[in-house]
Amino acid sequence: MTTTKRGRPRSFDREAALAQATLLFWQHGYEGTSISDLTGAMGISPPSLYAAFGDKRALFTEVVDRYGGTFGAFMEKALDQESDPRAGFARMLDEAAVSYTSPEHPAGCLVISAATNYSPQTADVERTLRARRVANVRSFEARLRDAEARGSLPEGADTRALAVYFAAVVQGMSQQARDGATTAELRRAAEYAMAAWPEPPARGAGRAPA
Amino acid sequence: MTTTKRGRPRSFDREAALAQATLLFWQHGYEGTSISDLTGAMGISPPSLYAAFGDKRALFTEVVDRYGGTFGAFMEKALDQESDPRAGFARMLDEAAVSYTSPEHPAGCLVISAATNYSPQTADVERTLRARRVANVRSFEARLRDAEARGSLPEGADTRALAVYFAAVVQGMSQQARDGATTAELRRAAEYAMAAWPEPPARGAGRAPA
DNA sequence: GAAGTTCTGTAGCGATGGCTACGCAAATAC
DNA sequence: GTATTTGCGTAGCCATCGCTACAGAACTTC
Repeated sequence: MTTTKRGRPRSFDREAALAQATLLFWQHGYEGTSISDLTGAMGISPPSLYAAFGDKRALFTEVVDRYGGTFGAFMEKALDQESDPRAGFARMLDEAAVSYTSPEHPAGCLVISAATNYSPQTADVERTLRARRVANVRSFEARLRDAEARGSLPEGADTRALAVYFAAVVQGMSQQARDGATTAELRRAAEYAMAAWPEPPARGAGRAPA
Repeated sequence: MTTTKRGRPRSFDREAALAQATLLFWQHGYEGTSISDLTGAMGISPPSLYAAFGDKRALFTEVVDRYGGTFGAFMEKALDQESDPRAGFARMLDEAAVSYTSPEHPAGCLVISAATNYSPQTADVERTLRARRVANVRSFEARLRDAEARGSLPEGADTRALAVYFAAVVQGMSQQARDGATTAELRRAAEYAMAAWPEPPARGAGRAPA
């Protein structure tokens, strides 16, 4: 029952249409992409879109899922494949720099930029994306705790603040604040961020000040 | 000719109405805020809004300008008032952490979050905000160059990459990519970001690796 | 008072949003 | 072939969008 189905067969490539929809949502965001835009780019008519994907919301969900398995997969891969956590985070950031500026697709991260504008009636869209970002921060935190347990991080390191920090490097302090990070978390993250300041070699080793 | 004008006087407080509009745009973004939302919150009818502010676009411009002079003023102030550049950046980040999470207004930065979703017909809105962010990065860079000249930064420091880095901490690497940062800039910024990783004290001084 | 000017509220304009009814086209089942 | 199933295209529904015409209300000027 894989290939033989009754009725008129679909006349367009569902995967290709999904790829087109991904590019549009990535570029213009959820609200900025209309059904008319989508049907135009996918080369199909509205009824075909609704028959194949449900509604705009379901199509967007499918796009985000697909994105997580393709363009967005480098993060988890980098963190998983490097044995040293520091190398994992370094690779993740470096690959983000490359991916976010690739000319082959819209700039930045779809999850971050596709729904920072949300009207009251699309608040659930925003909730879905926010949940993903929050889960990502938790994932960072768990890995940092694991690094701490393995001695890659000094004991007593504020892994929560470090997790928020790395998320902030990727998503920005502003985005973090909108997603519910507390003042204290952000302030500690900012403190860590200051460690990147290159101390004049004369003064000595570079540790973050209290 | 300050107080005495002919005709029926305005029956609402223009400043208070502007403050309400600021909160709405801050919370929901440009597209996510409708004229109906605005008139409801401002307590006026559409014709009054248009008579007092022009159109939605002009109202938003006025809101952003007002924001820059009030909520957004802490950045320049922190950088200006601290004599040591490092202290200036540290204070700016710390105050951003506080401001972005203040319960007295929407979270995050209005300039960053109010128009990441932009439809083709509102591309000029996005251009305006992007110009402000790009100018901000340039301001960071100039201050870093100044710091370098005064010996607060080691000579040969990549001030451009550092400027992008600080902007990235505030706005996120994703946002930077969407605003036109190059792959190389983002990769170098990510390298600097790694300096925040706390080295185990046993191993020695913490410098970012090449 | 009358005239002139400016703001206010109702009511609605044209355009576009997401979405779908309906009839036809293209396949399988018998 | 006929019947059944499913996708396609036109054409349009209803809601909301930004915005405004119009008439009356509230002021200053004379």
